[in-house]
Amino acid sequence: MDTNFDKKIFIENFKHNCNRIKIKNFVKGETVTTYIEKRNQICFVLSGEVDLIRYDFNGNKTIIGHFVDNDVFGEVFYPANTNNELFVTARKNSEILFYTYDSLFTKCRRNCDFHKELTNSLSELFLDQIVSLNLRIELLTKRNIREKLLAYFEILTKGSIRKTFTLPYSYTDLADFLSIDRSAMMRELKLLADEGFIKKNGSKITLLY
Amino acid sequence: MDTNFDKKIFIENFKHNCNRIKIKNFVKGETVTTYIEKRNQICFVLSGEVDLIRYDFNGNKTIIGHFVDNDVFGEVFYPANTNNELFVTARKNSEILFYTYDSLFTKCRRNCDFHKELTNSLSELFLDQIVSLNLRIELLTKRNIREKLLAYFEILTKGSIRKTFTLPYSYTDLADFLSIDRSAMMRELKLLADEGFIKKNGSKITLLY
DNA sequence: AAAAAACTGTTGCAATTGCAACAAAAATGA
DNA sequence: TCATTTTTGTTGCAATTGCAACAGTTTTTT
Repeated sequence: MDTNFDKKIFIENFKHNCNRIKIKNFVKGETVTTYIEKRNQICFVLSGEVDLIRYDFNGNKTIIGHFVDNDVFGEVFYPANTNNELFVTARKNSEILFYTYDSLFTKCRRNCDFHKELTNSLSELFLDQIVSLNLRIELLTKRNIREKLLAYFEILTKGSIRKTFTLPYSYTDLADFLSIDRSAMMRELKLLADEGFIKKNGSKITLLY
Repeated sequence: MDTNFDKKIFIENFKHNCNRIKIKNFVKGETVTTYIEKRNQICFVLSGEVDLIRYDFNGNKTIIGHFVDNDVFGEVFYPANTNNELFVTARKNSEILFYTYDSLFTKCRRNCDFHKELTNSLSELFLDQIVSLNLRIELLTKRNIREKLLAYFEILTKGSIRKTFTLPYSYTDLADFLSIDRSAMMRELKLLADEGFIKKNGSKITLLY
């Protein structure tokens, strides 16, 4: 995230008591919110990590989204028609800011500083969100497991010279994130290792190409 | 798209000659822009339809995105690291507004009306874009061809009582959009018809459930 | 109006992926 | 610390998907 968005301003303004804002802490595993009913709130990750989860009728779990520092989420970003039950759970202990709105783009009557700052920041936050959603689509449109894995590794090593990294997910979760079967993914990882493309040691992976 | 964004204001302001804006017309099949180099521009669809296309090294074409009235696109929305050549082509004759920026979130020195309007509208445009990207992710995370098709049909019939619709894509393009093999998709459509879930007549489909 | 190009519908076969199951290892928590 | 739960690594088998190919249809271009 390379926005200029300053979370200190949020918290500062919270102390000034804009009544539309609430900050809550969640422990790992706790449900942060659901997308089942309209809540008219935007959620910001102040710290920690949360996942947007979907279970389908076969019991398949999919990690639809994964949100970290300064990411925004909430039912307002989600198309209304999907008849899935989506919910957000904390992957780590997390601090979440909830901003409740009547109409997102009208100014609050108090014209509080927070709200001004929010309006200015929204575009930037949204833009960042678009970029990361596009990155996700880039992954999901890959045609097979191998390409999904390699594209994901590409992201993890992006910008760094080192070709070794530790996966931020468990393998179970990684499969759910890439929307593929775990055992098929493990098999493909083994193939990638056997064919000399990667070296794999637990959750530490080195790219050899 | 249910924004309050008013494209007339854009065009009006164009006449007032903000030098950051250009409007161009493209005929079907023409390349609108590429995401290969940094162009510092946001593109708006004023009319028509354009596709964001990726070809992978196997020659597979994927329709990464599809943009219609009031949608925004451009390389600024795309993660920098993907080493694919992405380009946008006109699916229909289209009218595209290009907005060139130095820094997206600083005001242009002239402080022209267009720019004010833009700043105010950006959040809304971006929010809409997020929603449609999430819808796309919803599709792409479905675990098999059948579920992708049914989820896509769901979108097409959303809001309407009628369960009959004409596909807005050719079958070839639909497969590229869902990131699946065309012949496998045709086979699945046939199965869906044989099993009585849909009725299919050319590009006209009726849901029977 | 004829020729060329693109799209549809279909199939056999091969490759990939998903499913189920289980033992071993690691992480969690009581 | 010990018991329980979760994750990892693996495999055989079945189901799904992709690939290649081709004939017929429709659309586009000349």
